[in-house]
Amino acid sequence: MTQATPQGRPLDDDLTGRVLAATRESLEDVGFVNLRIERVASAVGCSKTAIYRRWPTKAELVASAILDRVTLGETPDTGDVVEDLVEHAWQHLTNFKHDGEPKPKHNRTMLAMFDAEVIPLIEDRYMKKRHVMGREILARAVARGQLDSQLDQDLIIDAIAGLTLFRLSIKPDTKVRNDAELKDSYRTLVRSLVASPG
Amino acid sequence: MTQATPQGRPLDDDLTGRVLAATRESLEDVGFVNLRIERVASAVGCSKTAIYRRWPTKAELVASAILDRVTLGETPDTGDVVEDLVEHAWQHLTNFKHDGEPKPKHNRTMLAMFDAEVIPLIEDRYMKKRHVMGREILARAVARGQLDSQLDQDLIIDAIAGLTLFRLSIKPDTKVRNDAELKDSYRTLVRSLVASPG
DNA sequence: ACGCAACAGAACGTTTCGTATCGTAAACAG
DNA sequence: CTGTTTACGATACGAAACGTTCTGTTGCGT
Repeated sequence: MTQATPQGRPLDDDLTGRVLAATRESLEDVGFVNLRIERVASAVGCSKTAIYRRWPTKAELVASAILDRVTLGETPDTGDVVEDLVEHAWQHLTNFKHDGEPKPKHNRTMLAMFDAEVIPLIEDRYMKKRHVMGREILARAVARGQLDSQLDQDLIIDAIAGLTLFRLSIKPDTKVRNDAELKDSYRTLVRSLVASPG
Repeated sequence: MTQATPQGRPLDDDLTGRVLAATRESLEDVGFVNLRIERVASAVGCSKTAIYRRWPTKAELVASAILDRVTLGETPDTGDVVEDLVEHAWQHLTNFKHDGEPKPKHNRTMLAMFDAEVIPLIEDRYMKKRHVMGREILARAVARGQLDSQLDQDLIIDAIAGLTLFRLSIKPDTKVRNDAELKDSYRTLVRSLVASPG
């Protein structure tokens, strides 16, 4: 199988990046339902055609915009299962946390993930991979004799992911915390989850 | 302030209920974005006007449809904080769990909650009240000397809610469990969360 | 130089939201 | 019983937005 040589004028990668950035910005402002392709186009200064040439639907555009900003990184491996899981959670949080001001009540970027047509696009390229990373962390901990092998590993991973999800999307009044406090709360949760019962 | 006496022909409560039911059904089938008011109307056999007379927007209709099926019930009070919280979580789960077949991969009814215009409507009438119920359970446990008063109560409540949220909305491959197994997984989580550290 | 595809711009068909208008039906007050 | 008020069905309508199509132009690779 030879690599098909692309013919004609290639896509402008710079334009692609600007469209993705503008999409993220619109997303944070107005959410998925109210995001307007035409508005993104005019914000970038390109035509609507240029966008539809790259992504067939709004859902695909938005999924790409989200995934473009997200980084999976390396699976944490500090030798301490608690710190590994805290770092794991932190990576997830940083991928979605809004760092501008004013801080919106709800994280619309994360909310957009929940559109029925967007979820499947994010799932394979992000959520499943993150789950595998979590399992790696726990498997190593078991191998080190640091973690009871009888614990429900999916429960541990899902509870951590669930907390982030809940805080960023639904929770209306999450107290404003600095990073250290926030990280501490994850540490508390993780410590509970990995403690051997009895 | 006297109660304004309604004049003229009253709204047909039976019709209202049928519209809400049809909305829930459409929601489970196609999700919020693809739900069509006109389709709900024709499913019920009423006019679009009858719907817009009751709810000003699609978001309001959907929020009402969700809340209509949801029950807050009494705050569990068994004397055991673990069982109270498990029951608390179970009530939440049953409010959203799809009980028909085939089971959809994602719970579209719950996904609809995440629309930026729907969330605020659900928040006041459901999420906040549930949070208060959680705090009641924990406060009673502290009063009984059953729970370390130093624990982060919001963290406990949010972690439980987050797990349900995550499982129902995003998690693609939650193993099919029967009710007993599912309840056990909550019991495991809750026990971890309320255990005193050290 | 030539071919191919991206580019901007603009028009277009379609769908759907939400509103408005009409005539009829039903509850209630006097 | 009569009049008032509001729900009801039916239908038409305007506005908005998705996604497509077309035209003419620009730029990359062979």
